[in-house]
Amino acid sequence: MSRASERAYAAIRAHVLGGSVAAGDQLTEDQLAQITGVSRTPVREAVRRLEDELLLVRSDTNRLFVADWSRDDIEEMFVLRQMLECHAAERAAKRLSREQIAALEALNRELTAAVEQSPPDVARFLEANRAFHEAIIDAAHSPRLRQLLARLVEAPVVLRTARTYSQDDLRQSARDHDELVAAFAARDADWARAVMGSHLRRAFHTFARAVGPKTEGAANDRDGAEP
Amino acid sequence: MSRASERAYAAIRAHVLGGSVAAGDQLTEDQLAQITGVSRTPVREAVRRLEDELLLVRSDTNRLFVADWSRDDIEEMFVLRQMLECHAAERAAKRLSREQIAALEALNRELTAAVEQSPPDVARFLEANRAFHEAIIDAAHSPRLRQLLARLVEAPVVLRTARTYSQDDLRQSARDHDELVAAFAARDADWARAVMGSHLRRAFHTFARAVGPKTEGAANDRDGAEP
DNA sequence: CGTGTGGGTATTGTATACAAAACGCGCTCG
DNA sequence: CGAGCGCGTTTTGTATACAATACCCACACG
Repeated sequence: MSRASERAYAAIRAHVLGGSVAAGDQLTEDQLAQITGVSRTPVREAVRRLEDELLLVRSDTNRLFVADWSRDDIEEMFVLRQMLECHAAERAAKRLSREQIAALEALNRELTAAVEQSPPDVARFLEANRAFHEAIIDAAHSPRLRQLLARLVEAPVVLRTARTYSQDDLRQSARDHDELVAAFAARDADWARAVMGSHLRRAFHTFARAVGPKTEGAANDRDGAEP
Repeated sequence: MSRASERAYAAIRAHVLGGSVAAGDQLTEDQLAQITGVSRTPVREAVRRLEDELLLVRSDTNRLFVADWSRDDIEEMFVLRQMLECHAAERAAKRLSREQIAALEALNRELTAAVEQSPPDVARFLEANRAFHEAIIDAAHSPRLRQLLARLVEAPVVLRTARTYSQDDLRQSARDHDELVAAFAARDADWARAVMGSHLRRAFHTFARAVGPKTEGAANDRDGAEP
């Protein structure tokens, strides 16, 4: 993507995730153009991407708002991600080359190093984790699958929870990745799928624990515009 | 979406699917602006959507081409659709109201009528079929799932194969839908999932039979730009 | 009171002009 | 002969002005 619209994308994303605006707030293209320092044209392009990723939503009359995710929304995203990424692991197990498996091992060594620092370097962990999962998705060799997952992977992770992981949580992640590599080395697609499944499902529960208990009723149905 | 960019979207889509251009051909924004009769701004918006749907692809230097799907690409889309739509059926089974189930029955009566005409009215069938599947996805009550499926559902169906269905194929579809409705009425999520799975997998084989035998090697890997 | 209607303001949508980047092609120089 | 360079042309990217639409508030009318 081109320079200005990429910059706008990153800036707006940071602005929204950084918490300078609250969920449900309205944003205007002019405002965002000022913040990002580019004109409305690339801003509109960036906004489209962020809508795709569901960080921003439009009202029925095309006004723009910061999305407001319920806990149920987030659980559903984890479920979908699990479904798709298990499939990716299965395909990857059949396709990874010896070199690619070695690369995964290296990534997980990096991840482990980040975890075993004291204190653990969460940013470094997250980057290694992202790279690890991305490598698997790449190896699945399915552009569609990659595209679908792109919308699901970053968003929940980034949702303020990053710093709530305990060192034990992080260590367990590293162990899961080790087992995943073992499954790949054995070319055992079923094993890979199962490990990926428990890995992601545990991630959901870690997340859920951090975010608080399940909401009573109030599963917000259709579009989530302002309050 | 707004008028001009919607018009552009429909026109470009028709232009590509109508076969006025070959897979792999380059398109330019100016060209498309002329064809659609709007300026490049809404054309660019429309093109983004079509890129998302993978009908168009960009080269590494942002030139625009008509996508060229291999048989393997299409099989993978069916697999993904099956995975997601089975999930939708499962969720729908738990959520459909009595009225919604009645609505599905009505849609399938319409579909059956289209099939039992002689000759069968394929366009009418496709429309009823689309509405039936959409109603299920709606009932699953997951905006993310809906969004992901939107990219997978229309595209392969539309790919010239529509007219290759035999009357038996169409009848079997209608029967599948009947069974799906029965599963919903029984609130049996496992049954619904299983029926949806076989329904879509059979659709793939019908498609595959029409399109010809499996290709030997040559699974096109990365982006599918021109020859 | 409540409802709806008007018009000024805010916001999004489209066209167009210009800037930046990529392509193609002929040329030079090893 | 072939690889690399320069430069005009094509194509995409960005800014900006203007058009269309939605919003908001005040006021009239039932």
